Formats: sequence, C-alpha cells, structure tokens
Amino acid sequence: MNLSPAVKKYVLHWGEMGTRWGTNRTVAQIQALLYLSPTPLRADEIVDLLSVARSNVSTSIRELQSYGLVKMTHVLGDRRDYFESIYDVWELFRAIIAQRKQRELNPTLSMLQICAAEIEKEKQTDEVTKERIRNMLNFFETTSDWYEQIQEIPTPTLQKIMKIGRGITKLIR
Amino acid sequence: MNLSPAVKKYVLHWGEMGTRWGTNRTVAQIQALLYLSPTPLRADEIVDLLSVARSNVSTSIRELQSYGLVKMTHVLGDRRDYFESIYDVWELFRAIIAQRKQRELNPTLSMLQICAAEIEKEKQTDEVTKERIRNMLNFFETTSDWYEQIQEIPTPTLQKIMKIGRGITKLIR
DNA sequence: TCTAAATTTCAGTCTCAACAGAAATGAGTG
DNA sequence: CACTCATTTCTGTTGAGACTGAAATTTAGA
Repeated sequence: MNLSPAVKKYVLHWGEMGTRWGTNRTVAQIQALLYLSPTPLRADEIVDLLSVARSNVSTSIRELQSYGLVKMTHVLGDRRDYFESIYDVWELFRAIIAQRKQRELNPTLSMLQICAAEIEKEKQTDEVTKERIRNMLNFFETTSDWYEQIQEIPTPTLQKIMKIGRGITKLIR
Repeated sequence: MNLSPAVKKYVLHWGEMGTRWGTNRTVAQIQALLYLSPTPLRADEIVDLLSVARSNVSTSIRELQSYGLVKMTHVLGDRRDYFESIYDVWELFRAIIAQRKQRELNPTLSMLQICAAEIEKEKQTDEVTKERIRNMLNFFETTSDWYEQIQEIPTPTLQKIMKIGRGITKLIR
C-alpha cells in the first residue's frame, strides 16, 4: 500500500500549507489523502500511508469531521470506520469559509462591538480614534454578512460569480 | 504615555487574532496601535506602549511595511522614523488579500500545475484521482484570478459589491 | 457478561517560531 | 573624523502547540 509520486507530492504540499491555512500538518495531509483516494480509507490505512501515530489520526479526523470536510462511512460486515472527504471543491470551499468566519471573524466582530460602545464614553479619547474603530466595525459587519451570503449561494451560481471576475465591475455600475 | 481601556482591549485582541490571521502577535499589535493612533508613532513609543523589545518592533514594522500596511513618515528637525498605518479599511483589505494570495494560493497553484501534468503520465493511477486533481487545480486557478480582480476594483465599487450581498444571486441569473 | 478489536484520551516529549537582549551597523552632527 | 543617537542583525531562550505511545474507554459479537 503506497502512493504514486504525484499523489505523494500533493499530500506533502498540502501538509506544509496546512499551517498557513490555519490547521496543522497532519489534518491537512489527511484531508488531501482522503480527497484524492478513489475509495474511503480506514484510520489504520492512513497511519500506514502517512506514517503518523494512530492517536494523531484519530484527533485529526475528528477535527476534519467537525469542519464538515470529512464524512464517516461503513462497509457491510466490517465494523471499522471508513472516512471520505467531500469531493466537490465548491462545497469544500464553503465549509472552509464557514470555519474561517467562525475563527477569524466572529471573535473580532464581538470585540469591535464592545469597543465601539465603550469608546463613546471615553471623553479623553481622540475623535479620530473613535472614527477608526467605527470604520473597522463597519467593515467587519459587512464582511461577516458577505461570508454568510456565500454559504447560501448554490454551487453553479457561485461558479458563475467567480468566473465572471472582472465583469462584476461593469455589472454593478 | 498610555492607552485608553478600549484601545488597549482592541490592541490586545488584535494581537491574539494575529496568529489566526497568519502573522505573529507583535506584528498585529503594532498594526492595531498604528491604526488607532491619531498621529504617527516612533519605534521607541511603540516599545513603551506595548512593552516589547526594540528589536522586535524593528522586525515587525519591517514586515508591516513589506505588506504595504504601514508607511514611514518624518517630522522636520527630527531624524527618527515615524510610522503610520494605512487608515482606509478597504485598502487594508486589499493589501491583506494580496498577501494571502501570495502565501496561501500561489505556492499551491504551482504545485497543482506540476501535479496535474505529472499525474497524466501515471498509468497506474486511478482516473478518479486524476479528475480530483484537475478539479482542484481549476478551483485554484479561478480563485487566484478572483483575488487579482479584487485588487483592481476601486473602493466604492468594492463596497457596493459587498453591501449587495444576497442580491448578487439575482444579478447573475 | 466477557473478550477482543477499535477508538479515544491523556501525559510527556519535541519542534519551531517568537521574542529579548546584546552586539554590530549606519547616519547625522559638532 | 570621532561621537552620539537610532536602527538592524544576531544568538540564545522560551512558550505554544503538534505529535507520540501508553493507558483508558468504548463497542460489537460470542
């Protein structure tokens, strides 16, 4: 049981990028592996293929499941768990967006709302500073809305929007 | 020289989020501080306000400058460097997008192009796997284009696009 | 209910990036 | 051209989080 050169390259790269994308190497590697695998894999197969500890696979899969990126399946007469990735890249995209919003946007949105309220009471604080906080809050609110919209846009529409690209500017005007 | 409670809260939060956003605490804190400051600040002022090492401020500012988030200014008769953040949130957004594309997209795009080429030669690799790599490459190409478009859309248009939100779906159809 | 296989939890180890402080470099002034 | 002030580079330390391997728990079948 082993991986073809191109697949190996893909998986290793995904692992390296994982940290930049906000997870850890193993989580990203497992996602890559499951994404490329023509059939669902068992945890022990993943252990073999990636040479990581069983426990590491366990926690990583749990994390991937919580993001909605990986689903568990079963085979008749086999009680072991099989795992497969979501294969639709646009669905993957949506799941990741949701995750990012929750981790990278929501906490800051809350903080900004609190700060914006507090700052108004601070008599000694410069008006410029107050305005900056308001602007940033407004920005995060807009972005946050936008992330939510993305969730609801069906894949074909989303594809079209992205493909249009530059054209969007003309559409708006 | 010190910070108001709300400003302090903002700066500390920004620092915490920094790691999730792909930088380190100090870089994020300095950006927050400069963003909120009504006047440009000197490195030694930042040292005082944030209680970090001078060298740390130096490298962090350098990083912020390289992202285009912070500019250097000077005061007549004072040879020390002053720093200020970009204040337009949409411009900040664009700068961060550019950064992210470079660090989170470009390397993977290259890898996928190489893998997609390589995989076609692998006779033993499952067609399903090949298709998955092609799909992912296609996705990254589209996303990459999209990031570039964002760069060129002027702020008011960008604002409109974001505000429209849900309406976009109707526009496309 | 017991057993064996599978999975998860936990505690300790290890790695890497952030950071401080010191040393080196650079730049303007008398 | 030396002196001083500002900035950057370098090196060692530290802390956070990823990872391993062992122990505990869960689960299905006999």
